[in-house]
Amino acid sequence: MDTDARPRRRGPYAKSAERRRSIVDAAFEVFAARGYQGGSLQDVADRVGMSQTSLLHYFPSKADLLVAVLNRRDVVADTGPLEDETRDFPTILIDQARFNEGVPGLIELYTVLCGESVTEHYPARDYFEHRFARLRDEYSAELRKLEAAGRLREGVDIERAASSIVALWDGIQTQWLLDDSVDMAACLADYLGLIIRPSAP
Amino acid sequence: MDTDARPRRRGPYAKSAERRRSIVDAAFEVFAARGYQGGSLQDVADRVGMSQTSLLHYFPSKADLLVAVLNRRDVVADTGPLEDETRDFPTILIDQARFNEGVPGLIELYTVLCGESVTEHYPARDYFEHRFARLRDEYSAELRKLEAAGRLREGVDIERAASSIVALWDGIQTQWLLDDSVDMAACLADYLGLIIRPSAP
DNA sequence: GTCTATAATGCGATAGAC
DNA sequence: GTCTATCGCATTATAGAC
Repeated sequence: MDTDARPRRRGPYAKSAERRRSIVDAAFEVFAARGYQGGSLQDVADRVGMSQTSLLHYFPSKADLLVAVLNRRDVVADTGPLEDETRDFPTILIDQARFNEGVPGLIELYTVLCGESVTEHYPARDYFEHRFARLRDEYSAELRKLEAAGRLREGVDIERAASSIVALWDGIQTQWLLDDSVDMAACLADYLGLIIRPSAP
Repeated sequence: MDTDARPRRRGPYAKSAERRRSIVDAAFEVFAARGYQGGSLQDVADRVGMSQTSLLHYFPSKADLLVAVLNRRDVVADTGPLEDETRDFPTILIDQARFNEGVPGLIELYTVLCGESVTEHYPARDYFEHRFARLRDEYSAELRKLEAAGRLREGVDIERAASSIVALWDGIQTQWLLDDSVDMAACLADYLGLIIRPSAP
């Protein structure tokens, strides 16, 4: 008797999962280049080499595909935990900014979908609402820790600073996409340096 | 002989100009709510009470209408000159942020079109490229004046600070659209206070 | 200037054969 | 699971009557 039954079933499931994955990768590229509204299922199907109707076998609607793409984005751009023994909070953010810069399509995708998210009936509006709420909470918590460690500069409003980190980061990405002479990580680092004292070594 | 011939011709021209204006106003609302890609000429025509083909008599293509809407946005959100005897640079920006907040659709329009602007073949990509370049130049010039007046804090990189003001402002607008408990003007004021000393009264 | 009619294309989604 | 065929509808844009 097998102690692990999964290998028997892995064949077809793995193949289907692979297919789904390649569809999501193609949709990632299409939505990054043309947006959700501007990209079509046919574009995605062409890129993955299948018919548009076959694609709908895996994702019953375009909105479902959008959700899958955004979940994939979270994996691609995963920061890892904000807790890190070797790097402090500002360093983690700056490293992440530099990393994201090198992932093709990542910033394009985020910027265009984020802009579309404020339109009526947008299928992923919730994603962005929750994302922003979560980031504000996480960054606020990190800033409170730094405050407790005496590393926050005087007079900084923590909640507004958390919002501002996210805002600055998002906004600078848009400028960078339109003019890559803008130094995203440096702008972010400048701001963090204004509100956080360097760690005592 | 008339000393001023314009009144004779004002009738038909004024009417046509009025019509164009009402079309641009309607398009402003449609693009603000649904984006450029998501909004249709039919939506605009319905709102202004004319046929879609008549609309194309005034604006030969959808892209032309988009350009007209963005020019209209510049008028609606006109800061006036950054030179002001009674208000300093940070105050002018903060006042503008508070003013914009009260103009229906203004921030929605800007945010969604700005996001779309990074997509392929976008008809208004130039508008945003040039807008950002201009704002960075203008803000840099103002920061240099403040530096000369001894009001810039030590260690501020002027070009990056100018980019960051624009970025923070744009980014905070997106968050505000998705959660209006975010205080846009306060976040902007906080940042300006970090890089600029208060004026001596 | 405004309209109807329509061209020409594209869209997301469904039905059903294989 | 994949396809062809197609539905039903929307889109931008053009032609031409009035």
